[in-house]
Amino acid sequence: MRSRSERRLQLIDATIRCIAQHGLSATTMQLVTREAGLSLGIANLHFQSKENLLAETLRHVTREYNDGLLAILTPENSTSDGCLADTLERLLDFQLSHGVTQRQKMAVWFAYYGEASARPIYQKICSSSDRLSMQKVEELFAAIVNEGEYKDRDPQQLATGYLALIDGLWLSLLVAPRVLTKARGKDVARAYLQQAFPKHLD
Amino acid sequence: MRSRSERRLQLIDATIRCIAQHGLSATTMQLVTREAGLSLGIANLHFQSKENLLAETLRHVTREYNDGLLAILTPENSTSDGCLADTLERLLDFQLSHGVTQRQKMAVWFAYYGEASARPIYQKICSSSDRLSMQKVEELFAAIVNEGEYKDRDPQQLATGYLALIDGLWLSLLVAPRVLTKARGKDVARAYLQQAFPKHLD
DNA sequence: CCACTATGAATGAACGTTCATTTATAGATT
DNA sequence: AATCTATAAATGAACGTTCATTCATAGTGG
Repeated sequence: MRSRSERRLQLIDATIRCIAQHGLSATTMQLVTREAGLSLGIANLHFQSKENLLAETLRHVTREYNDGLLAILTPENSTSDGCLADTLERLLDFQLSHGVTQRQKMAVWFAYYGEASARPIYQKICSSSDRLSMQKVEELFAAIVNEGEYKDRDPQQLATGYLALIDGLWLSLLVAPRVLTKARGKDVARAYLQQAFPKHLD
Repeated sequence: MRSRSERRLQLIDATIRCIAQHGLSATTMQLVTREAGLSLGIANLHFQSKENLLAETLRHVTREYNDGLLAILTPENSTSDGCLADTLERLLDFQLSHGVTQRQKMAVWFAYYGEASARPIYQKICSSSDRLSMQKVEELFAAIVNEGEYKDRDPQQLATGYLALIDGLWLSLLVAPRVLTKARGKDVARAYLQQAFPKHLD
């Protein structure tokens, strides 16, 4: 017998694997609980309903990503080493790191995005996560524009473009991994940032 | 009584509306046939199975988009007016046009992308469409790089980045339409192209 | 009259959820 | 230490619902 939080995490991990392997629409309670090595009723005991389990799984994945992002983009970390160029480099490394770009995580991410337009609860979780990324990246870009005295550059527009580019690269990595490698994706994202902030990269 | 092809189109259109409104996983045969104003059994008569109906719907949306893209990017059209800058402008207009960026179409697009990693048939359709876009845009960019004598610019890398950017913008338009408008999305994409090919835009 | 289109009640499989029952753990009592 | 008790965790058979699919029947055009 394990504690509540342990079982919850165990079930969420199993849910992630099931979604990655079978897709969101083919993920059943049977599949998830069997994947977790537990009995059928256990998921409803800890999560009340399947809907809730799926929402909590999305929150888990989202929180994990946001924590990683905030660790890089919170002001105290940026000012501790003081160098905005390093922060930019670490952001790029993180967003195309192995942990973030592994198939399992991306498959889950886009499975929920695909259903988000029809399910308000997913829409809410996804969009609030997006808003946070946008805000933090925009702050960083604004600081860089200021430091580098880049003229005629709109930090908000650059942030919108950069985050859209990252999303699109993730999608390509997921759907056509043969065509686009992680290393090449990183090159593409780096090129975008170099064009935007030539004094801060390479 | 209508012809086979008319009924097929009628059912595909109904499927698109259902997916956009209820999501892929909540799209049932009842919902689709009722939306089409037809009886329950009719879909199986024309498409044999639900799986096939869904695959044909994806093929329909994909083909529609590819046709629009090819109308702009086939060599004969590009050389007829001869101006690569115009082609670039028309590409941008098309990819962020009302027809392409309407919620219904994007919702369907990403619903399938979300399930693609678990369903080989979706994966195949999506990735082959992506490959076509990539090839055509790369050809255009290569011609532009050549014409503009842009040094140190890799057409393939620029095309990868541009298409990823467009995908990411579509995703933002779908999930957070309040945050990003179509006009702003177009500005972002245009800025990318201006950075890449300054002699060819504005 | 035949072939094709269309209907919708019927069917059976699969699903989420429930709950009586069993098992494990911790604290209290002797 | 040993036994008992209370509480929570875990199980999986059973239930009711929903779904895709089938098919007997009816309608339609050539």
